[in-house]
Amino acid sequence: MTEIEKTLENKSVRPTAMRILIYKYMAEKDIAVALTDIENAFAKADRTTLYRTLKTFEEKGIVHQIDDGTGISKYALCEPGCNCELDQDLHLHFHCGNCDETVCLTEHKIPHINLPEGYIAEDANLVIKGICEKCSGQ
Amino acid sequence: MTEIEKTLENKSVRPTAMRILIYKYMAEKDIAVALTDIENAFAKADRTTLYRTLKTFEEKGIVHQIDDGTGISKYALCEPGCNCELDQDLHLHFHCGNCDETVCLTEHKIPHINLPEGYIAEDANLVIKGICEKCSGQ
DNA sequence: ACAATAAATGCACTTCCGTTGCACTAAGAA
DNA sequence: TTCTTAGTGCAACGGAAGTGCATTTATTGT
Repeated sequence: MTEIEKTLENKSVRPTAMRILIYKYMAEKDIAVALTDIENAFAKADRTTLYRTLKTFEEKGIVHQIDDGTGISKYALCEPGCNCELDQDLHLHFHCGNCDETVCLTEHKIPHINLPEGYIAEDANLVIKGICEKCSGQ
Repeated sequence: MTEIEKTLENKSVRPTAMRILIYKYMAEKDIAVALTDIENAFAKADRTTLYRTLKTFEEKGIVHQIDDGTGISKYALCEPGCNCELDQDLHLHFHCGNCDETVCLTEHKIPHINLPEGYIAEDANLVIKGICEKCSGQ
């Protein structure tokens, strides 16, 4: 039994062939992936399957969904200590306007914001847009 | 000539009847509005016209577009000193999960974030999700 | 091993929002 | 008035998310 299979089982997700492949695909990339990306990578599989796999992964805390402002939902694997389902790991995301890639900056947490009277914060999303490391180095 | 007409002309937007109505509608609301909201408010007008009006307003710095994470673009009038087109007025937005309304918190600016080496920030978007003033008071 | 049951996958279709092309109309300039 | 430009309306497209249902694959109990 591989590491990936163990990881999936730990999160009570049955490690089917498709799921292992998708997990592997995401693990190899260091950037957030969209459903379309996975679709292109696995042309043989049906979009619904990939869609529902991501949803399952999300529910079980294997990946977290990222809204980077492009209008396209992206997903990234949760880090070992990622508590995104508890809204306790509010790391920020960086979207590069050049290569259109989105990365998690897991080391950078969203600073605490003082809200006006009456407002109750439950979640936060911070996306920085600009030029990423790879593109600025060109 | 009304205040609104003056405002529009100052931003070099011809104050047509439709545009004045839309501006008035947005001014009366203290929350960000979606195209659909305007559509419902002006059932007689065509969606394209409303859409293009918002786009014109946005280009000319009359409104700014807001991505509140719902997947639906919203728009709010720019405040007198709002320099959103210059990315110098990075105020944050609050989205209420109860009433689904989004407000600009113009007094609250996005704090400066130190990015890793190589990353160049050009813009930022911070959305706090939770319960708004109106809904928490219930 | 077998049937019974549940989960996963694939196909077709729908909905929603944003967007564009083109024709028509109204408004400002010569 | 005529010319020109800007604004409006109609129709249609396209991408992405999401749903219902049939089929296949895997797991459980006997």
